[in-house]
Order: sequence, then structure tokens, then C-alpha cells
Amino acid sequence: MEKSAKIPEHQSAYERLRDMILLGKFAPGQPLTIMGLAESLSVGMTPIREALRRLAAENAVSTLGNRRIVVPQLSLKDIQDIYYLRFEIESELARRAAKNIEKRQITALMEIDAAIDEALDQGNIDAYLEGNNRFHFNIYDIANAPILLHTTRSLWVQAGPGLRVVCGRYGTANLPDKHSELLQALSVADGDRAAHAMRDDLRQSLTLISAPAAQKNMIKSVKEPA
Amino acid sequence: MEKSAKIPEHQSAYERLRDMILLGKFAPGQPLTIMGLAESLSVGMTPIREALRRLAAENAVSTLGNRRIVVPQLSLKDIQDIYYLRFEIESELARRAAKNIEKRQITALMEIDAAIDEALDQGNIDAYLEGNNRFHFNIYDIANAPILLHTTRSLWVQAGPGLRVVCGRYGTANLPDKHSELLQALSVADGDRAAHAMRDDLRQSLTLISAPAAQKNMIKSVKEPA
DNA sequence: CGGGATATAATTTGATCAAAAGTTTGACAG
DNA sequence: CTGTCAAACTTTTGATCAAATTATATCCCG
Repeated sequence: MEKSAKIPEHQSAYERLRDMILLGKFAPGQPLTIMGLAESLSVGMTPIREALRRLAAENAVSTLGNRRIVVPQLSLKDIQDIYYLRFEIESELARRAAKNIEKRQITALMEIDAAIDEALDQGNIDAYLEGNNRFHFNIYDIANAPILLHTTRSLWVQAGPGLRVVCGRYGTANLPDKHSELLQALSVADGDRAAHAMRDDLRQSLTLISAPAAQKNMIKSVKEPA
Repeated sequence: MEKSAKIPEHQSAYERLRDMILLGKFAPGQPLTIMGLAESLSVGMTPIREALRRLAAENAVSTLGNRRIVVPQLSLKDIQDIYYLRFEIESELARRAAKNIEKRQITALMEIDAAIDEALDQGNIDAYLEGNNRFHFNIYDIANAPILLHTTRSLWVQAGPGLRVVCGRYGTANLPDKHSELLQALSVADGDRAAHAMRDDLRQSLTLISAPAAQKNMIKSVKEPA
């Protein structure tokens, strides 16, 4: 039963770095040094290198012409493009999920949604983000569309830091939960309605991120790690 | 003028492997060994590793649970999903390009298109594929949308081998050039029309790829390299 | 047919080399 | 005499390689 020994270090390094980016642990524009990361994650530099290449291929970090690697600093236009793609792809995923979903899976989603509501009440941003992530990707897994899923993952990593900044800016009070409409659509297997609800949910995020205050903040806030 | 010393080996390895995949040098399902590739490309295994991680992040190769890396073997459904995304994204890129494009760039595109026609006449598949690639990405560059461009690149690498197989199957005679309508739309800056023309061009590809004969071929043709 | 030995290949580490950023020093102009 | 700019040097960091380790798959024997 020891499958813990089976996951390669470069993969766990990838996952840890990805999560750190998603959780806004790095400031946009901040340089990431291979040796520094190797030290702070307590692994050799080879796994870090590979994790960074993978992240670079997903646009989660960008490699400057000289050999520096930084967390990208997205323009408002970039963010709008990310959300344009997310509208298209994730609504389609919701549509397909509606056709595949089973009762058991709906109750699981409702449990996740309850946890999200609790996180919102408590103002727990980490728990909210993590729950939101699980909620969405649970649905996307059900859609059973590997290509769309893969592209969506990449877009989430790119969009992640921005969402984080918004939460830090406004707190969780202004993050209305648009999931109930989505859950209802899924439970009656109404694909079009699910797709529409998904769009609404995402539009909400984009609206918050695009707000001038957030935009100003996104450029140069977020504290640096040690 | 020795800029050859400036490009890192892992990047040139990435480009070479990517091109080899795009040109169908590997059979779908064929295992790729790091040591073997290092030997055949005459570089150490570290650059190969990093190139493969990058390709894996783009779905250009897939890492099996055990530590094997293979060229993915796409199902028809996967191919349809790739083209679904390409329809959406590349038509949007064409729409945006129509708004930015300048006369000079249109004449450049016409030159590329002429080269494509010549390649078609000669039945030169390599030249056709290369010209087609240049034609499309010239347009996409003009659209000036880094996020969309990046996602599109990833989709091309995933779809590349399939297109190759089609060409081998039918030859170039049945690859009608849908580019003239697109060029006209671009030259009059008609975004909607350009988007529509782009969709038609892509639909053409999908139709050929989806044809039963091609599908049968895609699964297990293409000769193995040494 | 199943289990263990063997071989093959991936993973990881540490070392070495090269390149880029940062820093200091020196010279020249105001 | 002082301030600023530039060139050279130091330090930091990235890139590559070779060797040791570990996991996986194959093969052979019971």
C-alpha cells in the first residue's frame, strides 16, 4: 500500500509550485530562482527545473530572454482573453457534465458547495479558493473530455494569481455563490442551462478582477516571501 | 554572429522533438526513451528530460503512470474536441487580425499562399504543411493576443500528427485551398467574414481527418524510426 | 502459471562550467 | 573637489553532464 514512494519528486515539486502560484504566494514579476526554490522546497535542482519547464509551457511562469524566470504580470487585456476562453470552454464542459452526471455526484458537489459557503462565512480565503477549485474540476471531470480539461487547467493556473488578489482586496463578503443555479441545472440534466450558469459564475469573477481597484492592486501588490 | 551558442540546448531539443512529432516521425503509442533520444540527438539526457516535460505539459506526449513516455494516440472524440477548440479560438484570432492587419502584411500572406499552392501542385507534403503553418500563425501573430496564441500553439502540436497522416493517406490533391476567401476578408478588414472563412478552412481539415479511412490509418500507421 | 533474479531505463544528486547580475573602482567632467 | 558614468571584477545563478540510486519490466526457473 506504499504508493507514496511512487510519485516522482519533479511531479510533487510541480504540484507544490503550481499551488503556490495559484494561491498567490509569488508576486507578479517576481523572479524565481531555481536554486532558491530547490533550497526552500528541500529538493535538488533538477526536479525544480523540470517543474518550471512544465509551468512555463502552461504560461504559469514566463521565461525572460535572458535566463530569468518570473511570475507573469498580466495586462487587463490578457485577463480578458483568459476569461474569454474560460467562458467558451468551461460552459461547454458544464453542458457535457450535465449529460453524464449521476445523483451520487450531485450530492458530492452539494457537499463541496456547503464547505464553500462555510469558508465564505468565515472569510477563509484559502478554503474558499480550494473549495471553488474542487467544485469546478469535479464537474469538469464528469464531462469526460480530456482535451478540454487540459486546456482549462492551464487557464486556471494563468488566472489564479489574479483571483487571489481580488479576494485579498475585497475579502470574501463580495463573492456571491453562483453555484446553486448550476447545481439545479445539473440535477435536471439541462445542458444549456448549466452552460449558462457557468458563464454567469465566471462573469462574476471577471467583473471583480476587472474592477479598477483590483487592477491597480494586481500590478504590484502581494508581499514577497522570504 | 555566433548566436548558435546562445540558445540553450534544452530549447533546441524541445523544438526538434516538437517538429519531429508534428512531422509524424513517431508512431502514436510508440514509447520514447530519454536515453535513446539523448543518443540520437547527440545531447545529454538533461536537456531531453526538460524538453519532454514541456511537451508533456502541452499534451504533445503523454506520460503513462509508470515512467514511460509515449506519443499520444488520439481517439476520434479527442480530435473532435481539439477541433472544437480550434474553431472557437482560431476564428476569433482571424477576427482580431482583420482589425489590425496592414497592406504590407496581406501581400506577405499572399506570397506564402502562393508557395502553398506550388507545394500542392508538386505534391510536396512537407512544404505544404510548413507553408500552412506559417500562413496561419502569421495571421495569429497579427491578432496580437498572446493568451489565445499560446493555447492555439498547444492545440496545433496535439493535432499535428493527425493532419500528417491524412496527407499521407490522400495526398495533396484533395487539400483544397480555402485561403483565398480568408485573404479577401482580411484585406477588407471584415472580421466576421474572416472568422467564418477560418472556420471553413478548419472544418475542411476535420472532415478529412474524421473520414473513416483516415481514422483507421491514424491508429496504427506511420513507420517507426530507427 | 507464479515468483524471484536480472537487466533496462528513469530519477536524482552533486559537481563543473558558463553566463548574467550586482558591485566596486577609477577616470573624467563640471 | 565632487558627482556621475563606465569598465572590470566578484558573486550569484543557470545549464549541462556523469555517476549513483531506485523503480519497473522482462525473463527464467521451479
